Amino acid sequence: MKISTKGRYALRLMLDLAMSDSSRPTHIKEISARQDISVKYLEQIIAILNKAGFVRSTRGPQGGYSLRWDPEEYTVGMILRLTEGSLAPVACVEDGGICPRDEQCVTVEVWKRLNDAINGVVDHITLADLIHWQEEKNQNLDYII
Amino acid sequence: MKISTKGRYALRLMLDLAMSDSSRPTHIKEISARQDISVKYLEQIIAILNKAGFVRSTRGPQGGYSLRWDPEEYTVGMILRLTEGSLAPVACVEDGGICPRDEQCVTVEVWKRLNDAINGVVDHITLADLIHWQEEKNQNLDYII
DNA sequence: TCTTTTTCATACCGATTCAATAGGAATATG
DNA sequence: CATATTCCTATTGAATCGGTATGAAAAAGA
Repeated sequence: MKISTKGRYALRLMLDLAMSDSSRPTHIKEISARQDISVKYLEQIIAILNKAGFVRSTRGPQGGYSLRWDPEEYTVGMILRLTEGSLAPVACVEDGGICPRDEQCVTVEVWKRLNDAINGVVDHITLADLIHWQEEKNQNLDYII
Repeated sequence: MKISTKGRYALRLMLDLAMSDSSRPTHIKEISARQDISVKYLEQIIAILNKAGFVRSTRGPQGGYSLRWDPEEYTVGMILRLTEGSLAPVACVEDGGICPRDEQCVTVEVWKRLNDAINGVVDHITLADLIHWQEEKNQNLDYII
């Protein structure tokens, strides 16, 4: 019942992009340094985001990646589902999931509620929210220091 | 981000026990037949529940298992956490979990909310609720047939 | 045109977890 | 003593996790 590194790193990666200077593409090396994740692993993860059209890529020197849309258009759910696959806690409450025990089984009600609770969280937080939280956190840090 | 068979089977197992004739111990074979889970796998799962004192066991012929407490005293969370381990979506929001990036990291807020949402569901459903739902479902089935 | 910097694609790998199965020991009943 | 049950531990095949490694392709600049 864990979110894997792929999903977690993808979220940090997208937030990093969202908070980067949007006037030029950000290259993987920078993100790798800031987020302390290997370049090679980041490449794999961003490839998924790129194929899905979540980011725009530019090759060659001065190349890199940038967000395709505004931060408020990305929900955490979109990013996690893309990289993690379904977030449903069991297969039988997935879209198109079928269970042979459906008629008798009542534990499925638990899974449905769990699924709704999970979706309720991830589908209502956007990258814009994360940016906002990050800015608040940075301010507090400045204040302390 | 899935609940494994261990947790799912444990829940069905406990519900099965809760709905069984409590005047005598229920043996694994019966549960295996009703739930369509192998005897050997069930043995392993119930061993966990037994060690934790969730069920009482009696050996020998006419032996078997029975619930130790009333159904309303078992939450789904207790059963799942025992068999699955922590339900926290990432290690850093677990009890005693520490993260070196805590100061800077803002995605942790996502995980906290997710964690709260998950706990909010599983800690507020008891075996008694499941029994109730099952009885309702059975009634509806009878009605249709 | 050559070098450099970047993305892009794919293969590989060790460790761990999952989902069981298997074999047999211990214990109680009758 | 035979039988029915729980109890204990080992094994296994497959999948997943969390990356590394290698190198091709493309673009920019000298």
